[in-house]
Amino acid sequence: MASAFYKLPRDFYLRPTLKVAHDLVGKFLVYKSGRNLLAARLVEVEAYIGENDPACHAAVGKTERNEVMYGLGGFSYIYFIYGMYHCLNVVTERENFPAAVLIRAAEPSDSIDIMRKRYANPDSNKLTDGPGKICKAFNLTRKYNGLDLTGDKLYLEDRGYEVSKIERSRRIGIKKGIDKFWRFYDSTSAYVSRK
DNA sequence: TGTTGGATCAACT
DNA sequence: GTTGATCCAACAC
Repeated sequence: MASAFYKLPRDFYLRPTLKVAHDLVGKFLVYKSGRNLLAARLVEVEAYIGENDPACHAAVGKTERNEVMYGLGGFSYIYFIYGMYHCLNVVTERENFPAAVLIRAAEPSDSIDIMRKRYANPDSNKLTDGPGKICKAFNLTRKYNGLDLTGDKLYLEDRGYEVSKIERSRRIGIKKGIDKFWRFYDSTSAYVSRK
């Protein structure tokens, strides 16, 4: 049989952000570093859409920090927060429309041993159950901001995994825009960041 | 040039 | 439920 794995193409990201967010649940985040390949299956994401979404970083207009969100869909937007953590987003939609999907939680799949080594407690099974932890496990920093996700370094992949149930809720950890139900998660997964 | 607070997490009480 | 760790972008001056 032909491989069931295929890298998500540019067109996937150019669609409406809520559709992209929904469809990302169950896809695999893949990062290649040397001869290592790290991967995890996404179980939780959130959409941040346009300058009219008060929780979106683009609500303040275009800045040096958020400019990659104004670019074409299918690029990474990685920012640093709380003095300790990085968060990975996938830019969506057309150029000059700032929108992205925050990758909030995943289930480790490939090279779990490498992810473990990055933690003080390598016996933990909670390696990628939060946005800051995914970047820690994958060693993603602002160095990888603006990376083309249709390239070979960092990308999203469809491995034919079918999510049995995708649920929707309010977004987490924000003070503005809490009226919007723009969080999507696999309710059967033990790795979602919060219930 | 200085101040402030955040799309977090772990370790407390 | 609360707090400390600790950087940097945004904004006020």
